[in-house]
Amino acid sequence: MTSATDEPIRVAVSTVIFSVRSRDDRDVLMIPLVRRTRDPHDGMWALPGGWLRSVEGLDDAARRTLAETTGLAPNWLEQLYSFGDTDRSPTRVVSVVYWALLRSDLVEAQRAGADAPENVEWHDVDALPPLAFDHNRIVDYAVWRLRNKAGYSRIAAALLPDEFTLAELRGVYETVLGRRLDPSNFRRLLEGSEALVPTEEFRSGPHRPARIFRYNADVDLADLGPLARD
Amino acid sequence: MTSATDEPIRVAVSTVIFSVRSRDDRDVLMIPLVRRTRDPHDGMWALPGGWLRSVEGLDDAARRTLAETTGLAPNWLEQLYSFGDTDRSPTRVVSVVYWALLRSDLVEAQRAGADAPENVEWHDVDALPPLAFDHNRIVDYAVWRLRNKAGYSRIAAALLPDEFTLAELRGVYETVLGRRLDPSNFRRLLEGSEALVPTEEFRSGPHRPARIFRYNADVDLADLGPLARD
DNA sequence: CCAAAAGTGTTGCACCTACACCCATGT
DNA sequence: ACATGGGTGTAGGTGCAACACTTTTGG
Repeated sequence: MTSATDEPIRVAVSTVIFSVRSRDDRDVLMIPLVRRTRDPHDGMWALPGGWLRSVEGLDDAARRTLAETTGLAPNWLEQLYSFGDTDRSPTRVVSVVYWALLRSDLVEAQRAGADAPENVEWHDVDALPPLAFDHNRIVDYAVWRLRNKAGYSRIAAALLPDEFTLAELRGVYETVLGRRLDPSNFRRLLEGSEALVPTEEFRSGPHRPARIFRYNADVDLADLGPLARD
Repeated sequence: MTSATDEPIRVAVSTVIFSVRSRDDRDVLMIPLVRRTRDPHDGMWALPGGWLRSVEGLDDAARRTLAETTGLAPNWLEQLYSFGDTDRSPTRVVSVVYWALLRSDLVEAQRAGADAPENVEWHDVDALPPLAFDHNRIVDYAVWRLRNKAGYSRIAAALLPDEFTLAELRGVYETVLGRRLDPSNFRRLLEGSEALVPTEEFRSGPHRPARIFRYNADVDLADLGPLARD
């Protein structure tokens, strides 16, 4: 209960924001990184983030710093963990880290518009460069959480546009989880799940047209039944 | 990336530490609370905690402040969440909150020894008074996490002494989860789980003696199969 | 007609639940 | 002997995985 008045402790907020993007003819899970323009770690890639202001809450700070550094607004945002080892930065910084999801159709739009600076670049989470501070470790943990949570919830929904086919949704799950899913079992699982609403529209291609679905806005994507075990 | 220099932001660390204790002839889940001796909320009960020092990590701070305020050393400690709403305290405080488990046989020992102050009192988590700050909300969340995690891991282990019978372990789970478990199914589940090692000792009573088990120190209590669904 | 993806049906396994039943001890 | 909890056996249900099969389009 005694106040320590030695070196000041600063609070930063960073965000690992995922999206699924096409890369070399296949979909991969990617995150935007910001190239640092000052020490420490000048020139290295780092997570988007910034200092917490005294007038804003943690969630607000995550959204603000994400917008300021990358021009992006997440479709899903959740606190991940707080990192506070004394040696993670030359000065004492506690980072409250968030993880987020961005609909794939909004990546380009948001990137094109606004004041998205040139020192932002999307990176494949499975092929990251060495990052500033302990950000590699942070990303690893965020990926683990995303994969984990994808298994027992429907958050992957937040990675797709409003309308989508079951194959598209399955593709997202396959990209996130990193393995193939059985189309018929996937269908049954999600059709009985209340989270999806079938429309009367169909998407054409060189094959039988696929029914288009929407999300059921009344259902919380966070906690639904399991999708597939392991 | 701009440093905000308005009101200073302070970082506190608090811990919700659970133990199972006998109360009115039955076991209940309890946590120690500390009576505040200064404003804000002078006289109200609050979670044990204190200010983060610039020379210590978050985990260390949780252990230190827990020891300083209650004299307790947890058998399990895990970060819960960081709370940082602007209105949760008259001054701006970000609280990194931990949740912890304490073996039931160490509660009295630790309470008796050391310098455990008189303004610490154990409270039934299902009958808490109004707490200082947003601590009621924090405890609710910690209880939810504990119950949740107890369902798919073996952390309840950390609430018992080294040696115990299956009935005692089942009792802990029943207290934590708040419902009865089938003795035979519970036995099968845990006997096949690698986490328990049978000894050749038995505990007597007015019935058939029960075999005493130990934990398998090689197994991480955090991630094991499900115990019982919902 | 063929390829390709949409969509349906069925079977088997793994696991969990419920409950019947036997075992070993103290009183 | 008997009450009490320790411990075993077993049948039923649920849910998912695997995979065979039918349907509907474009070329």
